[in-house]
Amino acid sequence: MAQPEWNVMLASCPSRTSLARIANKWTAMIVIALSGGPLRFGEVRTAVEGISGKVLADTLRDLERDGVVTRTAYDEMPPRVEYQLTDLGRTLQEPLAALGRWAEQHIEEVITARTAYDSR
Amino acid sequence: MAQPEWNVMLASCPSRTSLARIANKWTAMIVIALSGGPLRFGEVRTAVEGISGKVLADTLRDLERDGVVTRTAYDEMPPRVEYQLTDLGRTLQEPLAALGRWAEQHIEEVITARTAYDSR
DNA sequence: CTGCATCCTTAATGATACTG
DNA sequence: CAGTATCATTAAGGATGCAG
Repeated sequence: MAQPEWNVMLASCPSRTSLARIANKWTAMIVIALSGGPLRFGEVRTAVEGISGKVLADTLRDLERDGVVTRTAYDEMPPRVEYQLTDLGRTLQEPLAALGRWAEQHIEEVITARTAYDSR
Repeated sequence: MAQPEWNVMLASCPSRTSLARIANKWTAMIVIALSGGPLRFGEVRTAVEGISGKVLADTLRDLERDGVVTRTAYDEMPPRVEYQLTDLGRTLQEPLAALGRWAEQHIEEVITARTAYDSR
């Protein structure tokens, strides 16, 4: 049998929407950034270098909606908003950190393969 | 320190491109589908239900370029093309399967959180 | 018929400006 | 500071066509 037992690949399977949410580069980097503890909006933006404010705000809202992060707004001046992983979000740390480690450990092979592919 | 030791999140870090490639729903599902052994184009398309031919062809080409899958075209009639994971691709199986398991195991919580968020 | 390439539509992302 | 709104840009996605 070529397929695993689970059915995430079926279009009808609702866990596909869940996979689509976490199998996403911004989600991965944001969760990894929040793994060390709560961060404010601007701190996440700094940690996940290169993300635009709009995309960060959108992604954080989606993650909050899905119960992965909590958003705490302090009514101060200047305003302060902190994001942190929920219990559910913490269960994502390990799988996503593993992906991050893969990216680090195998980047050389990927670049080598890419170069070989392009020069032909 | 709030950040992990590695620097995947820095825009300047090249492993980000590698993370972006694998942190993607189609990539995840294709690699998972190929985990059981080589499949032909149409079989992958059936396994990863809902993907269009173009997107599948594009994604497979990118994965081939990055050294994650091999593409073998047999000069037959009707045409046959088989895709299979490389050694590098097999190192991706575990991390991506873990993501798939997460999606399956926590989909209920995600849906609950989403419903709660929407009704307020 | 299978595997794709081409075209075109739509959704995601980015830059900028502005408010509480 | 932490957003939101608007617009410009780009990438993802789907429909169709064509060669092997």
